[in-house]
Amino acid sequence: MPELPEAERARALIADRGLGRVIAAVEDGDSYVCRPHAPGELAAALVGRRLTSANRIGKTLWLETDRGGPDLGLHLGMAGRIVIDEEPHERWDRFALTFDDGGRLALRDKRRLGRAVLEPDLSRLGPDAALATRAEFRAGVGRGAGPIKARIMDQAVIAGVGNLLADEILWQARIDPRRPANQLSGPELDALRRAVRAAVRHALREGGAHTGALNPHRERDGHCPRCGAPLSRARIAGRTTYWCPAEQR
DNA sequence: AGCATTGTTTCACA
DNA sequence: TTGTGAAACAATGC
Repeated sequence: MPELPEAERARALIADRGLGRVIAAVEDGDSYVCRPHAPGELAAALVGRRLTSANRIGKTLWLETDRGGPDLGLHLGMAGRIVIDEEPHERWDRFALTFDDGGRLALRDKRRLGRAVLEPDLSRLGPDAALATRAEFRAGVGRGAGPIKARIMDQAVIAGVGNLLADEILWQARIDPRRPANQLSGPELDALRRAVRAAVRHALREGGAHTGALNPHRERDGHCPRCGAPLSRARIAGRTTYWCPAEQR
């Protein structure tokens, strides 16, 4: 599930129900999810601290702590979500903070590809996909000979677009996902930027990256919900990609 | 049984 | 050197 909209939802949840609470204990025993930290390292750094802010760029979250404490970086990976004050889940809670009021914030993640780290490295993230300026977007997205889909999914170029959102955006903008990025015109890049913002807004409102108009048709033998043409399917940028060969040029 | 999967990182290669 | 694509990572669902 997690792309930018899900991450923003998690951030808002933490901002609403996590801030101001004091960490009494930390479940950091999953050394894969907490890598490169050893078990106990996050606990030692965080116990006694109060959560003071919840922030996000793209799909990466980080929480600030009081009195000069470290930032706690969280990433939802392929299947993670944040739950607060819910019954603990034995298998799928890969990391958790217990608060001194008895409550609990957990990273619940079936696939175990989520992350919890101290002082996350944000230096390799581009601007948030929904906030990139027109100049940033043109300069970053319009560069390189690789397919445009790979470009908008590159978190160092713009942060937050994953596979489902990328297909939706390109379909809305009527651009062929295989087009070399540096072959798109300025107006096309501007249209793509508008499609990114619209798709993010829509997904935020509707509850996730899977709520786009194209999504229900992203399957073998799917058809374009606009024109009815059979959708094409191929592996682009390492991910399964669906597009309308009649409309996307 | 085998394959696919909404994410990221690393590595081989051009 | 820079960029690109494939594979690895873990675990689950079809």
